[in-house]
Amino acid sequence: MILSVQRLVHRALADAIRRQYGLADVPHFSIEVPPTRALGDLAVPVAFQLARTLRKAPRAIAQELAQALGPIPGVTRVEPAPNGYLNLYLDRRAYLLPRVRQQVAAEAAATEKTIVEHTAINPNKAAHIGHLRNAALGDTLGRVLRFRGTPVEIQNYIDDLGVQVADIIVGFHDIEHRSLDEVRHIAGTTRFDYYCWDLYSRVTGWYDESPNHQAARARVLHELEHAGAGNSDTVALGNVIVDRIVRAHLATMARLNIAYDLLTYEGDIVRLKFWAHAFETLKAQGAIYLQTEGKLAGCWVMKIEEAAADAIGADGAEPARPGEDEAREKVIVRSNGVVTYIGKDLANQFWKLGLLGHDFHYKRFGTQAGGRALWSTTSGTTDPNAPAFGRAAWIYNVIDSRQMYLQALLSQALRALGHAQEAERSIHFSYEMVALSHATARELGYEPHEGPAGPGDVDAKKPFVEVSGRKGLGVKIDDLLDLLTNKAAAEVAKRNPEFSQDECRRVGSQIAVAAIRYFMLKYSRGKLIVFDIEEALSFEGETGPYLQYAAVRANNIFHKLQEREHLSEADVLGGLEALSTEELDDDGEAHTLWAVAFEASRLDEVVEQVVRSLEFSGLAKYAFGLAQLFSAFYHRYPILNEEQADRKRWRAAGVAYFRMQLTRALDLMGIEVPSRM
RNA sequence: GCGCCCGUAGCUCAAUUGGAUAGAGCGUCGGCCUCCGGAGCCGAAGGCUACAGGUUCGAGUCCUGUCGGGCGCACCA
Repeated sequence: MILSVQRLVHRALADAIRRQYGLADVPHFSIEVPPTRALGDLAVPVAFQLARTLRKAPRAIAQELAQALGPIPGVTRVEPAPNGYLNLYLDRRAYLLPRVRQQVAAEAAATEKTIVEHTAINPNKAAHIGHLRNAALGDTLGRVLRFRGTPVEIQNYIDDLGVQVADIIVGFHDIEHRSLDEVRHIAGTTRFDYYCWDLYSRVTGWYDESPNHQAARARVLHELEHAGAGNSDTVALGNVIVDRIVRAHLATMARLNIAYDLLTYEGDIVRLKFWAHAFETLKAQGAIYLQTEGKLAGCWVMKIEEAAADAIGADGAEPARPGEDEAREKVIVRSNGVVTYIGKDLANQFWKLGLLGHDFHYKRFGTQAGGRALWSTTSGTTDPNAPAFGRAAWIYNVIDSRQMYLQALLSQALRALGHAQEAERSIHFSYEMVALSHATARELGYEPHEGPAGPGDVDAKKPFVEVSGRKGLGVKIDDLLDLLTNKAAAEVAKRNPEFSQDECRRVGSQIAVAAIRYFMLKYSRGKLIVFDIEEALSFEGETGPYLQYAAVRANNIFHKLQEREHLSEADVLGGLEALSTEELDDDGEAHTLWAVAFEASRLDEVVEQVVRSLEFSGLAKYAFGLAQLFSAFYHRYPILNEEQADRKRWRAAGVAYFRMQLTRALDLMGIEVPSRM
């Protein structure tokens, strides 16, 4: 934990600048990490920034500042570099002692309540790798925010009234002609989410057979929306399907160490009249209006402002060109009275921000790993023991970039109602989609189509194949996890013959989760992932299992220390004061104990950076780099077999610290460290 | 047509709010287990950061334009 030291240095330096140059306003400057330890532990490029206003060479400024800077506790040396950097060297012993013992107080926490909504899979089929990226990003976002002290509420939106659910109902009802009881039976005796996966792709084909078939969807959709207190078969069927699929999704996510606080059902938004309230407000403010002519006659619509482009982040948008094009409008309520998804989501966002003036009813849905409670909205009676949900100061909606347009509309609506700050704090956590490599699509039985591609065909000319739930084209998360787990378990069995089959499977599944979650996090958000099975199945190089392996090795050192010398981690950490610190002096070499321990201490800084940029690849790369550093150290310097006792103890302490910090970093990514692997 | 994203080693990607010599993994080639676990370590080769201008002490990063690829712009979500 390096932030406290950075802050100290920043303050001391700002004071020095004020004193030395009589500047009232010290420009913003950052504290960086020099490229090598030989150049120091902290670096400040502030001399470059001052050069212009002071009309002096950066080098001269750095030298003056080094002189002007009084002693800083914990800093042994300040070195003005020839190029103008100011490099600082830490008192290594003083830095490490409290850190390896976790005695450094956490920085002041950010306490404003934050909601992270992620996963939100249509409850009509099995979850696939596209959903996986969403959940992996969302879950990590929640963990990272919590790490720095932010109160976080994780919500999973369940669109139980949407077109996709309607489609699967149509599948059971109009294609398979199933009764409610038959569907219940299927749900109880099959892998239901897989069953629906196949059925869903058949529905798409069925719609294409006859224009009349489309009418079935509209009928079901309307019935779901206006169910009220009535209990039509359609509604009952929908309830059964949604409930079973939601539970399947939760089970899949639980395998990945992903849990939630609240399931928000779209149905409850309708039944509790959330939409009606939002509708009144929107109407009253003129944000939406009834279109009376043109092809949208009879719909309640929202005007799409040119300024929506601003919401997306583009500046310099041209002013609206009068007369060039009719104003574009987004349908909020269809002409048949059914509210679109965006209308209901609007009400949901209002609620999340505490702007709606109404609350859901809640019921306990179940218990997740570690005893964490899962709650669900309901329109029935509410549980008085339910925690306070909603009313957040910040909202993150984890949704892929294809929905940017809709998210911009939500933001526009908030501003139209005078909630500019809420719009600002309602953040679309956007990321690119996951597609399939041609090789993987082929493995799934989809041949690329030469020449002009028809609907449902895989285009050979495109560099990737788009995942499509509609076509049933995609890799299911559970299949992928099974594949990875089997492979890992076999490897574990080979390396640990004394393990039981259960142990192999348990560790194998931990490794599988590491592989897949790391894979999803190592790319930056803006990068489209072309998913290739072969690549995802790798356990070598920059992969989750490599990171686990490094941590397991560190574990083993302490197992052996205990076994051979009856020395515990606490023993090692407890006796450090008395030791000589030769081991910590290394002239800035690359793979030493100091290099590893210092890097390990940077976790809090990395987390801050990650939260600022919402870029988790930074966390993944940091953890990987740390593991690499340790691996090199491990090969170079013996620990158990080191003869010089003081060096040995310090090395062991460094290993303990490394293990602790890497384990925390992995935890932020939802990855566990097995005791052996 | 308009908006957004992407273009960095053979391939897949990093590169801290603009900062020190553009770094990893995979692949290729060559080394390393009598010694804490080889899911590992060490080394080599591999780059006009798509292109052209501009801003800056400093540009892979910011601005303008061009080219290439992707995604959006539904009474789907």
